[in-house]
Amino acid sequence: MAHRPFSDALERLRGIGLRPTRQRLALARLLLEGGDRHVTAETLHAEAVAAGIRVSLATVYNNLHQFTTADLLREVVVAPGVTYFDTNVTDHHHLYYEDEGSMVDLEGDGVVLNKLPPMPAGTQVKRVDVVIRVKKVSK
Amino acid sequence: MAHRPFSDALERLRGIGLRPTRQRLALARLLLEGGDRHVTAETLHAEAVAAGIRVSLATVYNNLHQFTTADLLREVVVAPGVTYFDTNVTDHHHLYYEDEGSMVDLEGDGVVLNKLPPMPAGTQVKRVDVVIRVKKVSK
DNA sequence: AAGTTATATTGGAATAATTCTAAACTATTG
DNA sequence: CAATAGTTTAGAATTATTCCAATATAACTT
Repeated sequence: MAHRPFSDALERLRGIGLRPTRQRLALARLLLEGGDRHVTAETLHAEAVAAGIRVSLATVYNNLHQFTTADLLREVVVAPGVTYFDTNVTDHHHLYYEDEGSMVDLEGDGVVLNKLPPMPAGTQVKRVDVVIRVKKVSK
Repeated sequence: MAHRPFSDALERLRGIGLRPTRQRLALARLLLEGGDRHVTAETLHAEAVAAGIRVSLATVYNNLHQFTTADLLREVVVAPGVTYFDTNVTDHHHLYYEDEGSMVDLEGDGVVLNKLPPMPAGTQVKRVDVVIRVKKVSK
């Protein structure tokens, strides 16, 4: 059977206990349909507005955070004042072009962290973020 | 011969072509003397003021950035609105306690990145940042 | 289906971190 | 010591984000 994106988003919202309101559902669809993406609150808001969805920026922030908490998104802070939300929540890392502010995913198996020091007692690892900062050079 | 911290800071500023003004030299001494530290613009400013150094927050920002450019410091962005400047510029990574906002250095040899994917042509790696996000758990 | 309740959305104000600006100041050079 | 180039400053401006209290809406109960 073909993919039913509308139902998918709806069911995923239900699954995480968030009411599928008009705005939230629309945002979820923008984020979850289509491939892996990196959005900021501003870009997602602009995109929603452009698509005719009436939603406030505050709501976009609210939902991005709720989605992140529910592991539908992953938050990546790359620079002061630059926070991306990544729709790819598999294990992976990032290539960040500082000059342009753009980001590219690096699959987890392309970067291997093969050794971690013992963590202090009572310390639990939540996540390991690897950001490879690169610049374009005139070769 | 013993360590002469005053001259050290002064010479390092000269070495990187920055005038050793009263404020800059005082900030450099706060940062370079004493061991490895993680400061924010606010904490360094507060510390300077507490030490009787009359300096504005704007100057602290200016100098932190200049020192970073000159590789006297390393900038680490760990959360939206949370940027640390690390006086340890050797190769190393970070353990970040999100709950408390505190950070601990992990020496480079405790974390091994043993594989990096080929970079796109014309792409030069500037730095690889590894932040291990942890939380305290009631064991 | 109407009423109730908990959850969401909203615009706008508020906050926080950082940068900018243009004037005043100071270290260095000649 | 004068000229100049770099530095500092207060305060305004900017940017990203959060907060707020009022309104709206989805879900639940009957």
